Amino acid sequence: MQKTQLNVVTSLRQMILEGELKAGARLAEIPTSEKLGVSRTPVRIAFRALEQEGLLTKLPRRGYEVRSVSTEEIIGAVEVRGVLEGLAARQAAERGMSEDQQKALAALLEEGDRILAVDELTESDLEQYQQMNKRFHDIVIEASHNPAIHAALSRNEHLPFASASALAFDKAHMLREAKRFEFAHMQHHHVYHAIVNGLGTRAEGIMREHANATLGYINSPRNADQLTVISEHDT
Amino acid sequence: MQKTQLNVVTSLRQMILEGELKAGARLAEIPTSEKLGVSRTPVRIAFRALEQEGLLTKLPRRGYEVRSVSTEEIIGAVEVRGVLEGLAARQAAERGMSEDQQKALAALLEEGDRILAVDELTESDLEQYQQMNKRFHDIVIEASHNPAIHAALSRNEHLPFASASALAFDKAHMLREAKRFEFAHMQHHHVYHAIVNGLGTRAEGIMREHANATLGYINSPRNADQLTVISEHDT
DNA sequence: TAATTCTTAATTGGATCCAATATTATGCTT
DNA sequence: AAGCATAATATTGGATCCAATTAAGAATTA
Repeated sequence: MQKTQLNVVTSLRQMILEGELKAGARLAEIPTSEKLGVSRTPVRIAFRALEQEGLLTKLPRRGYEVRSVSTEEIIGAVEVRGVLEGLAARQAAERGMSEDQQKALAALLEEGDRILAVDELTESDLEQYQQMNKRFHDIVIEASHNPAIHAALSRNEHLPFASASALAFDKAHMLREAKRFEFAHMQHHHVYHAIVNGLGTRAEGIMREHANATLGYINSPRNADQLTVISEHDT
Repeated sequence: MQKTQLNVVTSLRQMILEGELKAGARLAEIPTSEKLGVSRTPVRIAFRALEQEGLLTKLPRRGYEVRSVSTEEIIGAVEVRGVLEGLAARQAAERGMSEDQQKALAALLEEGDRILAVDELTESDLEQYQQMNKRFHDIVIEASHNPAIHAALSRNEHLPFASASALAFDKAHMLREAKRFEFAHMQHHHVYHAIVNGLGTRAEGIMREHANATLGYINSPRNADQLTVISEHDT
């Protein structure tokens, strides 16, 4: 099968995200095209796309290099995610979700409950949880009926996972910090509750906190309890 | 001079934004390359870039077409701008601006005061004001020290100005609604005040309101007065 | 030995060519 | 006349070619 353009982008991206191409590595069109067994044209296009995604930087007349993403930058990207998904959650609450979306979110919450019910999380549980997590967020964004949110996020899609500063994102660490998943998942429940009850401002607030949780900067358990209490008393 | 790649993108973009290429117009590589006097290669790259910007959509095997941007979409884009610039203003307040940035903002505020002091705004005043406005916002974003904000906004850079639904953006209307500029400029003053005094939450809130003002959805004058009063009493 | 100049080579951007594919138009058949 | 099949055409994606630019290295000179 002939390698198509999209494949070139995705395989290069994978190589970067999995650390096969380390930060600072230099990439030129001809060597890369030979390595991938395609011509220069699709490689050129892929380089531009990856530059757009923030994974490569152009060195004029000296090719591209894999960007080293600083910790600050990743934090910044997550903060951006936070306000954008906060907006999404608020608008989803204000505009209301479809039956399908509501059901899908409920199912994902159950799935998360089930995954987290086991005594000790395996790496495969982690994988499953992360997929569930992504779908949950995607549905909230979709339910916002605001395509500009998705567009704005696309730029930050892969940046936080760049290999350079893996930060709290590598699996070993994630497993160690498994308890935080319970907190994050509880936030999912609360976001869901807020959205289906039309509590836009709260949905936004929780979602913004939730973004920070991904970074490992979570609030104290005390705050978590408070959140639960407040949630029981309202509507 | 040979037309370079960037020129192809910018001239196509200009044609779209100025309405020379209307929404729904179909574009193919070969006719476009002939029209612009370049080969297909830069046109192909330009099409992809403009698709990324949301100005073109791809019709598989039938070329591209100029996207018709709905009013809802523009509103969505402005809302996204609002939360992102709100984040920028908050972080600028929290992290503090450099001397240069602070001086630059102050100068822009004065420039705006001067422009708005005249009895009746001309079109050239409008032009000047908008340039000032853009620089003001750019500096706030820069002062956030969060490059992810700029990256996320780049996607929405031109969308609100797409010719299809000019909305409140055409000059005639803008001139008619000139009073709103005074309100918007007052918000600039308040944002500046909040940032230099480290009032992050307020800076964020005003900036988010401010985005709506661009759309013509401003709060009542009563609210504007209140804002002023609060601003006098604090710090 | 260090600096400067000149040459070489690497690299990209644009143009053109070729192949694959899907749409559209045309003509034939019922 | 309408529908279907087939042919022609439009269109893109990938490969290769050519030219322009500049970075890097070598050689020469002070």
